[in-house]
Amino acid sequence: MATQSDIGSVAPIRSAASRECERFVAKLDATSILAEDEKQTLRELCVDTRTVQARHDIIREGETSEQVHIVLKGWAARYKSLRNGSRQIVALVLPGDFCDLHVTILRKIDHGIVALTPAQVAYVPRRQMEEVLLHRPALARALWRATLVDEAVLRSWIVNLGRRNATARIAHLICELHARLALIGLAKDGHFRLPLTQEVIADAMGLTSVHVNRVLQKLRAGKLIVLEGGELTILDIGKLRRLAGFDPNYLQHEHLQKS
Amino acid sequence: MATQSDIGSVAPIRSAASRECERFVAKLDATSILAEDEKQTLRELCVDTRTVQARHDIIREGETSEQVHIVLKGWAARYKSLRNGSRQIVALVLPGDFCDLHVTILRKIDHGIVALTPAQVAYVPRRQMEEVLLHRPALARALWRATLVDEAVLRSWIVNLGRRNATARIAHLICELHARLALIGLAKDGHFRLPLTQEVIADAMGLTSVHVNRVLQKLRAGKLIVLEGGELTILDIGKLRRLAGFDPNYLQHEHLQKS
DNA sequence: CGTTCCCTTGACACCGATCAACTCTGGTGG
DNA sequence: CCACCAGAGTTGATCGGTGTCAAGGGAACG
Repeated sequence: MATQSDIGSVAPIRSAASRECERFVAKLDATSILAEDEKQTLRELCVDTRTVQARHDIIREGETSEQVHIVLKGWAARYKSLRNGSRQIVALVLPGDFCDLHVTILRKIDHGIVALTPAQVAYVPRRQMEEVLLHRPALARALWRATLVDEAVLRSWIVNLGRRNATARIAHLICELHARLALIGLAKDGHFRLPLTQEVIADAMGLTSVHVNRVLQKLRAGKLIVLEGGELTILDIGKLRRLAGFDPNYLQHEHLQKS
Repeated sequence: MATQSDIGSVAPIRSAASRECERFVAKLDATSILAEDEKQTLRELCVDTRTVQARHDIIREGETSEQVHIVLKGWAARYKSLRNGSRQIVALVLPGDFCDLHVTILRKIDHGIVALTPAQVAYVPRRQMEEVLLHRPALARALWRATLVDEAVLRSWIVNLGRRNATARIAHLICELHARLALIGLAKDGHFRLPLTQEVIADAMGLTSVHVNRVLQKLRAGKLIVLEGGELTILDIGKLRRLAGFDPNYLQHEHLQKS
């Protein structure tokens, strides 16, 4: 019930796959400039696409895999589970993001990745990926770059968890998601779909769902956001960013820096 | 007063530099296997080495730089400052670690790096670095690998900050440092130099120095560690790891997994 | 011999966790 | 069609871990 229903998505799988693939291609093209044949190479990575149900793992912690995975549609989360049963989400994976480019080098993955909504995922043979990294230096560089931005996001989460209170923390998450979704055309005018339960937000922000609930109500009461039915609207992005201490530079969206 | 005094370090700079360089070479060689001429290429990166005083920045946030930096000796920290004057350390940089390989791709750095002790730092021209990455695929892969391990450390810090209380958090930090220092030969028998003030530990763990002080005393009282004069000894590593929920796999030290 | 940095300790306040109950919704099966 | 159920959101009461503020001590340094 979450990310379903593109109107009339009756097209055959292959064509649907390549359509979804465009978001992945467009995202890389937005941050690095790619030639047409490079884009074509990217499309050829998305031949084998599968649907993963919400709450199902795309990769389990400690697994080694012969594929690397790209989320073409839907949301996913990197997470680590603790012995006491709690879990910490360490990153949100949005459409167009790689899950695990690292396995081309590291083999074992140190965290699980779970689909938060029904997700369409490309399964790319490790070999094919390695070929691309080897023979397509421009693409290798673009992917390298995307990895470095992911790393900058990790650092910003550490700051968020270490030095901000619950309200600023959640405000910062909303600002980050807004910026990242805008880049791939999934947010416009401060409005976007937010398919996260309060428990997921809690596991990402190091809080409990009870407290996330209270904070969201405070943000609503303060006329900073509207959130209902899984749709979020930012009412005052200036105020929200100030509250969050949000500085978009780390995302390296040159064109968006100002907005 | 921190990392000084190799007995009689009166050797000329060049020779000292290449001696220090060995730690950097050895670290990469420990995780990836390198040929002799590749090691030589690494040594050639360390021609221009400089000393940075404790508390001085190696790189400032937002800076672009024509060099990349390698810490050959001493400790440093990546950090981000917040508007309210507080700071969050997002990673500890140990001897042999790159500071900012990313600037070869991203140009602007999203965080500062400060020397925590007097540090010896190699300044490598960006051009030279790019040459190596381009023409030395084995080295590129080794460095890629090191970057991915750094990324795994970032994730483990997020878990630490999000889901562990102060005691487990600091215990985890100690376990991490022990493992990383052991890899480069700077820890043996659970004993190593820890040139961090309680305030630095606080800024890394999202706590206040007052509380760090109390936690350290608890760890001492529990016979888990001895810490005095900047020297730390782990008395019961099994208990400490259990307390911390420490699982060394994420560091990808294959040989150390068991110990 | 004062200054500075770091560590230490105590009293108190507050943010967010915990526990528990209740609502609302949509889905499922009888 | 209705009864039931599971998942998500909401609310209140209470507890505890950390922050804050303040003061003092010791060691290194100029």
